[in-house]
Amino acid sequence: MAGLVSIPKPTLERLPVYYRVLLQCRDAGMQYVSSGELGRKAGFDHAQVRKDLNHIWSGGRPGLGYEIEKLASCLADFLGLHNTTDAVLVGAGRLGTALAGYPGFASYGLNIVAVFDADPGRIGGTLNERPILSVTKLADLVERLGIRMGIIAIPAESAQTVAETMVAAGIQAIWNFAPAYLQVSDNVLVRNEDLAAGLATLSYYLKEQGLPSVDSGKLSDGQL
Amino acid sequence: MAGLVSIPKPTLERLPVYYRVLLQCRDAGMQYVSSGELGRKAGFDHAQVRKDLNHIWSGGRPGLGYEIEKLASCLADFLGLHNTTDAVLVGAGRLGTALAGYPGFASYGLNIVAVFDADPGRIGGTLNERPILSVTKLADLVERLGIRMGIIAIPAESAQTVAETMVAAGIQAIWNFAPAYLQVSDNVLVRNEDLAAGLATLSYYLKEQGLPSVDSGKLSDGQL
DNA sequence: TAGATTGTTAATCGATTAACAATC
DNA sequence: TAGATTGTTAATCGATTAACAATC
Repeated sequence: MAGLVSIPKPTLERLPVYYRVLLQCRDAGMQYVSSGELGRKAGFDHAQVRKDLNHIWSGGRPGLGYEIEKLASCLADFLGLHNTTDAVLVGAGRLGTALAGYPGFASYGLNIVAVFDADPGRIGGTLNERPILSVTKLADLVERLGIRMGIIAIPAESAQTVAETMVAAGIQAIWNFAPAYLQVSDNVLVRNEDLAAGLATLSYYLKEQGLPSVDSGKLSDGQL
Repeated sequence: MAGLVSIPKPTLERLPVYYRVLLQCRDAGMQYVSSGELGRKAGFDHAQVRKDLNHIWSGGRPGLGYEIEKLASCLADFLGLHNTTDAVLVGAGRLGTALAGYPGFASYGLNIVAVFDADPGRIGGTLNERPILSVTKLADLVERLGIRMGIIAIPAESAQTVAETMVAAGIQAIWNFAPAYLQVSDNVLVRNEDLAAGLATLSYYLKEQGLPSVDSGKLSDGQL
């Protein structure tokens, strides 16, 4: 049961984009920006921009636009960019390494506290200055530190097991990079970052482009 | 102008998930699967599953379900998993390394032909058996091989420039992992893989969870 | 046949786009 | 004041969910 002051998911996902553009504008010395310009730079419709922004702030000035400094700070507040969220990362492979080293996370309020792995060869080492611990220690650390977010960057086979460990230890939100559907109790939010989905979109488009413009009729629904 | 035999984007993004589940079912020795079971394992509604699948195949048998082998092969065909798509990857940093090494891509029909970077220290080396070339050679290679897909895994600052180079060389679809909005002519498809968007969703949920159940009234729209 | 499950139509829901009076 | 741009309501669009006759 989410709070009633709820924001549409698509809007929520656009907010970080607005925020980035605002920082750019500010760095370029601008003071105000209109929904039109913001939209052009972010890739969204101007009406959409106004609607989105109104969910979190109604301080735009007709004829002038939005005061960049104020709007940016408001967005930062809303997105929780000021107070950091602690998280644990499971998986010290290539993807885990990339995530642990991603400089953007710090500025987006995410703090990876520790990295876990099942491979004894990796345990004891460090990944970007974070200790690599045995996954058997996950529950204990999560409980002691009261960590609420977990990041899964391991092969699909072990993802469900790790997710269960996380949930049992009190994790409430899981960022899942494994190509697997995680079955968890429904008070836990899972966000799947599915590369195959992205790839499908692009491949389909390329396939369509390659076709000699199919603009009449549909495929008969016989065998395909 | 996309072809008329078009598939809703949300559906398109769910197809790879169905495919994965089907392979699992097949490996478990199953012959048929119903929309209900498929949905449970993929995380979608059973009606949704049927609707999605009917876009690409109407071979389900009432009372029985879908023949796994046939449906999987049909999906593989549709998603272009049989013939590979060649792509160039720009960025040999941590993220580029992770992408170049991601074993899933091969099975999803993506073939990264070469990796490009601007750092002279990296050029000449290899990344997962692919040569790392100077980004100045990008246009030439793309043109010669007729490559249509480009992957951007570099910091935001240089993303727009690289995108323009790609488009000028004939790239038609860009998979963008840089946190930047790319302005390209609209016959080129850009897919942004925006980690900040994912993070925003999760953080917002956690923030809400932490709140002492706000179930009456809204925030006054005074100062926030 | 009886039970299960499909393909598809209709109903619902939610998000985007358009429009415009209010206002800087 | 005139021009620009907001916040918000109404219209449109598209996707999800529900329902059910057809059929294995």
